Amino acid sequence: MTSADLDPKAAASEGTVPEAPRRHFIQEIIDEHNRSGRFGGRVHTRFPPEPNGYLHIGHAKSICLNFGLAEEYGGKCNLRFDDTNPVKEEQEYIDSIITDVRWMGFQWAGIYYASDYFEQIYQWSVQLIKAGKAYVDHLTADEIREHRGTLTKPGKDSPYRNRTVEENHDLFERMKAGEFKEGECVLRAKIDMASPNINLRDPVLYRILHATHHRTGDKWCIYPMYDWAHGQSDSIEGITHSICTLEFEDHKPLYNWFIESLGIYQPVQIEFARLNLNHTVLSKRKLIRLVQEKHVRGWDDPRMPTLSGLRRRGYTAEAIRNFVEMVGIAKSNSIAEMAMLEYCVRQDLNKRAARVMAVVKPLKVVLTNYPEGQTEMLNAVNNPEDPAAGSREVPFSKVLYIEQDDFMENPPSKFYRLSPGREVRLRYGYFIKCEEVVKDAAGNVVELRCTYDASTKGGEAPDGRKVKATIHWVSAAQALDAEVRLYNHLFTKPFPGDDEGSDFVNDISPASLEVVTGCKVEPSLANAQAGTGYQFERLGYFAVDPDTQGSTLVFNRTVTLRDDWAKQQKSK
RNA sequence: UGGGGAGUCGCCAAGCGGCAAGGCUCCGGACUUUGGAUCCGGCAUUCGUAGGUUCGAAUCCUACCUCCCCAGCCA
Repeated sequence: MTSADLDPKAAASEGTVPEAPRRHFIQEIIDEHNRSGRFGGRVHTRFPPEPNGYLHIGHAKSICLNFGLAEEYGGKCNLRFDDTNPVKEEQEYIDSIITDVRWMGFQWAGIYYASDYFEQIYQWSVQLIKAGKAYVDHLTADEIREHRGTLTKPGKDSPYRNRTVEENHDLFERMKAGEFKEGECVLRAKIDMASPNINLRDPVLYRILHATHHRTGDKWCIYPMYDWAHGQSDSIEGITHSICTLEFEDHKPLYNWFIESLGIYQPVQIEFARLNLNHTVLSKRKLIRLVQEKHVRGWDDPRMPTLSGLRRRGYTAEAIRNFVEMVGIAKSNSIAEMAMLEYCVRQDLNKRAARVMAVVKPLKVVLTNYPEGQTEMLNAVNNPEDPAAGSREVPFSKVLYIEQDDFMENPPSKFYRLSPGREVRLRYGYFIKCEEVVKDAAGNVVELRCTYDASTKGGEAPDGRKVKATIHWVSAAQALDAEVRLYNHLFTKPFPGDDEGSDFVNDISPASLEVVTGCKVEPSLANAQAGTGYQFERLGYFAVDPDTQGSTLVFNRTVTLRDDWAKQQKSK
């Protein structure tokens, strides 16, 4: 027993007493509700995406928050599609969202659709009309805008604002029956055109859209606005904590007005700051442009910050969850650094990815003193971080490939890889020494002629001599060909489009994708399955792309390994 | 110049009147058959600014400054 066992303070200072996990403000609010019995101990959240695009890393924060809170408090979390705008929404998006939420590792209490509540919302509209709290307005969209006033000037009442209940009801029924064209009229709440909160200046409740809805078909030609559907959907589902982003903070008085006017169950709305990430874009409008204008291959292009893109690139759900945890939940607008996300994948993949040797840009090496035609199998560890991963055999022979970057004819002092006359270790193999450099007519190094030291098999020299570097390699005869896609930040600037008047697409990095063919990988990769992530020793983490067919292996670089040497070079 | 939010290290972020957590980045160093991993150490005498209250303030009060959101028949 040590003094730390006796003295709790000493123990704490040695880190032996784990600190309670930091709780964020939303957890504190829920704790308070549980103490006061506000919801009888219930915690029921929901993740409410609009199916008009693919989910991205920003959504992951909301997913982790909502589903995470439900798990933590033994509650429930619904997956609900806010599908109130048929012209922008599609089944493809619904499918992708379901796939992505599941991939993130969460289980919903149920899948719901705002469109399932259209009938109820319609009836509530009638209730509002009958209470004299809603009216049909025949002003045009432009006129409504003009009447709304400005941030500093109050709005003006619409001339249609004082229609009778009967007239409003009749008009609304005719809107529903399809007697009007799109834009001809709308249903508006009758609140206060002079409110300093613009959301309360008689917001539009229903608009006419002669569009086919992906779920309700042609049943409706009037569709509720988000504001008029969202809070009521939460109410219907018995949501306790309606968590949303900051911009909805001043919609809250409106939601409360609806709930109170209707006299229905009221959830509590809590706002938090959405996630922002540098060197990418996270707005749906911009992401959809990248796809439609073909700046990327699609929603799941590995350069995209979408969950499907990150997944294809080789990110794991756990890495993303850790990242979200690391970023935290707060109310101040912030922009996290991509470096933090990259740290999280490396941390996760370091534990789980099998190590393998692959040469992306091959340089031929001939071992002049190695027996012609001989092949031997060398034992290689699959994952030094995980003994259970075991080991494998890799073939070694007279002709090998090493990485072009691992050789320099005239190396600077800090370069300690291969160069003329210098000796390095081939990982799990032998020490080799560069004796001769072969060049083509243009002066490019095309081959190295080296000698190997048979006594150094496995990587240790019996005479105790050391080498400064260990490099990876692949035996030429058994090597598999591969295509490797190297990704870098999609945008050169940390804040794309930040320059005044500059379109963010102008900041797309020409180096965001480099496709390298003719790469050589070790034969153990022969049956690598799409989606599997590997560490290419000394290079980074790579995931097998679904484009892989037959014998053509295609890899996506998820992220490089941390590289002090590269960093040194860069800072020069 | 209305209303609603936010300002703590380069980036996130704790702190809730008792004397600035942690993580990422960065910089040193140890170790190393991945220049990986790991491990040590450094990195805010100061909390947007200025006053005030208090024995004591990032935390309370006052004023000011800066940033973000709102004028869709988008969500």
